[in-house]
Amino acid sequence: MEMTERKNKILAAVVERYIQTGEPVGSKNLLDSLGLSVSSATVRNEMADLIDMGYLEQPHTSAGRIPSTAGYRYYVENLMTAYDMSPTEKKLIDIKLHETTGEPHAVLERAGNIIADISKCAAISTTPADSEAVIKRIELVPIGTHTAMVVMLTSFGILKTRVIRTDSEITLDIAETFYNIVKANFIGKPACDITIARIQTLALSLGEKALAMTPLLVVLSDLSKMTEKTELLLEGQTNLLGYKEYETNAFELMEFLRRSEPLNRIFTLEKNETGAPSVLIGKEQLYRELQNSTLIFSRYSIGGRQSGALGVVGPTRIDYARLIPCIRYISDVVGIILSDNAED
Amino acid sequence: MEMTERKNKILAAVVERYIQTGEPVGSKNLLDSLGLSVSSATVRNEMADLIDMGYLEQPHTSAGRIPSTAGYRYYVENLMTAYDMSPTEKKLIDIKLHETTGEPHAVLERAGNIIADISKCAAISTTPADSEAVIKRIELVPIGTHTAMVVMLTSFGILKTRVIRTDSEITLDIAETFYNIVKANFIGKPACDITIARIQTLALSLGEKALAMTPLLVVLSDLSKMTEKTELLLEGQTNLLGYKEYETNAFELMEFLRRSEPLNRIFTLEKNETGAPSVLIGKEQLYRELQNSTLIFSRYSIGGRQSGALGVVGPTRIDYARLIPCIRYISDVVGIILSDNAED
DNA sequence: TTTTAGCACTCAACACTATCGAGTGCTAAC
DNA sequence: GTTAGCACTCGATAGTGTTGAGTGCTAAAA
Repeated sequence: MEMTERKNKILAAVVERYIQTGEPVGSKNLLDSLGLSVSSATVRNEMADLIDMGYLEQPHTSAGRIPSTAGYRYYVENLMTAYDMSPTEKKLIDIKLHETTGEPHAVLERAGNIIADISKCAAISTTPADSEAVIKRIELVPIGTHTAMVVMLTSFGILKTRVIRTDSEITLDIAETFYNIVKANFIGKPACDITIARIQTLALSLGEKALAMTPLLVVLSDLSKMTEKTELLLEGQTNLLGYKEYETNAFELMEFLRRSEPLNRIFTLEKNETGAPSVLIGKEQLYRELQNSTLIFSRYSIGGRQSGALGVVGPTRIDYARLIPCIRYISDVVGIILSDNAED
Repeated sequence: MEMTERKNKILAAVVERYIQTGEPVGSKNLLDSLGLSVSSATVRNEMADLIDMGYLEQPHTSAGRIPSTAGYRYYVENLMTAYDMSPTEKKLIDIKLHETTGEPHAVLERAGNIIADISKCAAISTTPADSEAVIKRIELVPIGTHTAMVVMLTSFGILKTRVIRTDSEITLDIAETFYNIVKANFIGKPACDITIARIQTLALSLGEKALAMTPLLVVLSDLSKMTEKTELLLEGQTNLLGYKEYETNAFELMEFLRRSEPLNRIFTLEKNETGAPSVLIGKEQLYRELQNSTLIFSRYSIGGRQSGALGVVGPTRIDYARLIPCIRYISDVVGIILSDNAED
């Protein structure tokens, strides 16, 4: 069976109506919002066809129709007219994002707040990570006689710091040795090169200074490990409690969202060259816990390179037309801010 | 009416039973867990007295009893035998807390995880803040030609950093001027002295260097403001979804917990010299949103001085005997770790 | 005076039934 | 191909009866 213009109209109307109300949509009910001068019986016939085609579902015989996963998919790809964000709206988002310090964590947290606010759903994001990061700079900032802060900057503009207390005093001599080692061994090299094994080898060649230096070098290995690891941020989880689709199983979804591995997996698995957000709808998804939800996300780019991701999770009847452009825009702005921040 | 030994026993049994099951406790039901050889009728008579005295409540005529706020209060203060944490248990907590970097945020996050895990409720904590903090040290770490990190350390061992990008290059000369200004004006002074007004005055005296210096000084004012502001950490919120007392209004409570002002207000208002955790039960509380919950918290001390707080929020039938000692212990350990961290 | 057995009473929870109404599929006429 | 009409379906809602855990009260026993 082929999709006709009328079927398109009806499917779009059902999807939009259902997104609004969350109630199964009946034929009569639909007539109002439909610009067609046909009877409800005709609409019913068409809807029956749409069920055959797999785009609609019926919770039970005497109820209206709701869109199936395939129905949403068809809607998103063929029927939806993306909401056009007004300049004022964009400006507001710009301002809110620029209010932050520009550090990835802060920017993404703010982005999450904005997304949660607009979508009334949960926002997710991951901080940028780069397994191929190159170390640009390492600093040792003395804070006390036995305390110092180690700062590591990588090619991605990711800045990690760690305060360390040592048993032996941090003298000028120690600091100098530290800088020498760092310059000779780490600057300009991949962060993943700083392994414990490497440090042990280095320590051997340090003689009596090994005792004082090792803790400092171990911190470097920790920091480099941190640049490879992303952090998962969640905002507006509680918004989900308002939807009746999550009445019984909000807990399950929320627990799932807290686990970073599966989400990271989803983000990295999804190949998407277009720059448009990825949309994963209901049953399309790999993880059972997400199969009655939709995930809209976009990987943002720092310096032209995809790094972290940000997006929104909600019921399958999420407002696609509104949120897809919105996630795209926020992802772009976040990318710009973080790229700026990464530049020297 | 006076409390007799038997009334005490019965009240304690009702409270403990209700904490376990969440179901109203009936007279017959109670006989098992009660070490008394009396009939259910006697127990009923006693329970009727306890209702008159305000310690028990009845959801409806033909149901069992549940403790009232006053009942819990009496239980906590007179009847409860605090759970004695085993050395192994303590050790485990020690280890988990020491695994962190020792920075307040990290330690408290971990503490929150532990509390959420033990209590199956939500953990709350606030990072240390000190309105009377004195500036101990300020550093300017060059990162690029136009980028630098400003580091501020205050008397509380609170370390705040901020990366800044400037229009004018950060030369050695600029850095030197910065250190001179800082040394002359800020080191050893209260953090709250660094106001925008003060900076404007300073800028006037800097002549042509004002343009380059002002942004750096403004960052200092931001950082000093940050040392005064605490941050609220929440862990294990989703645990609350498992309790039927929050079936309908989990959203309201969770939204309330996200707002830091009221919680900070509660923490600072509560005077408690004993060192034991504060326990705020149900209707005793100021905020309507907490009136069917209990809050157990303790202010931890850094360097002998009360700063932030940490604790747990759950239904009024929270496990007092277990959690009060637990919060106390964790608060002590957190205090020790953060004091260590604050020391130079 | 305190305790207890006994009994009538209460009320949430549950199962069952009837009714309502939004929505359906089908058919025959347009 | 469209539509009016009609019988049908089934969730939701309300009403009814039953059950059972639990109560308060009373009068007798301790």
